[in-house]
Amino acid sequence: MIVIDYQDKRPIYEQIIDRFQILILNGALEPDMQLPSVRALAVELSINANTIQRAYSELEHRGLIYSVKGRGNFVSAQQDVVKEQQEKLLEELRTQLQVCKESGIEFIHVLDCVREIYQEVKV
Amino acid sequence: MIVIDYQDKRPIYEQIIDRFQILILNGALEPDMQLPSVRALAVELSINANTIQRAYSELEHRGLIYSVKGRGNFVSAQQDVVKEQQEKLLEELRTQLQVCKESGIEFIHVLDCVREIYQEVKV
DNA sequence: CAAAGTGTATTAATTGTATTAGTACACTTA
DNA sequence: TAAGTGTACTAATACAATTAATACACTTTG
Repeated sequence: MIVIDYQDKRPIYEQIIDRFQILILNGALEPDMQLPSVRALAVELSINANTIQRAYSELEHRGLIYSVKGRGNFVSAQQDVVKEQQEKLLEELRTQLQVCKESGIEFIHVLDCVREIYQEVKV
Repeated sequence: MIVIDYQDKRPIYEQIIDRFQILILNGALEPDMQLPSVRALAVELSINANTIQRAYSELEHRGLIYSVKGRGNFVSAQQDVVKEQQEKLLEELRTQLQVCKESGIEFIHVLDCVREIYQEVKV
């Protein structure tokens, strides 16, 4: 379910956050579904439990999961929270698009990228 | 010409790299134009000269500038180098687009972002 | 030639973050 | 009661970013 890429320069906890966020936003993890326990996932990924804890704390802070002492962590995913996080992703996309524009990349080339990613059929 | 954002979590040298790269890619800095000296820019930005040196080294490694001992740093900007860096930016854009897609963001919303950034006229 | 300005290299010290390790406590479930 | 859960805390380690202080080689200018 979760894979750590040690080539990736980003911190481990950030990778975990991003993976779970994607799974929650696209509905792969449904509301009230239980997440792996902090300790279990730590063992599975061969990393320290504190690192998992840090990731879960941030996910809770974003409203994507909720935690119950003694029971575990569960998917929250109220629709407005999903929308909010998707809007944040679009804001990051705008920033990247702005850089592309300022770097002299033409509209058509950006458009080709969007089609390339979003189209199922070959170009 | 260059501004440091201390709110930005990215390292200073990276911000400097990105700013100069944009100025070179879009042609604001023309080939063989001289860049501020390592020491002068350090004073202007109130940071250490080593940080500037690090940024210039990376820009040279990308082929965007060339340095001459005793004289200074100058814009290289061969057209193929420009194309190469633009392609790197598009690759980053693809990654971000993939995240958007996997996060359940619809094609139309992404398209709106692209139009919003690239259109001069109001939507 | 001498001075000033340039890039470059090196070492040391400081700071902040990521990660691991170990422990402890409160809670829930079987 | 025992096992499993979240949570909090401290300590130690490792690494990256940044600053600081030199030093050296080179070029330009007076």
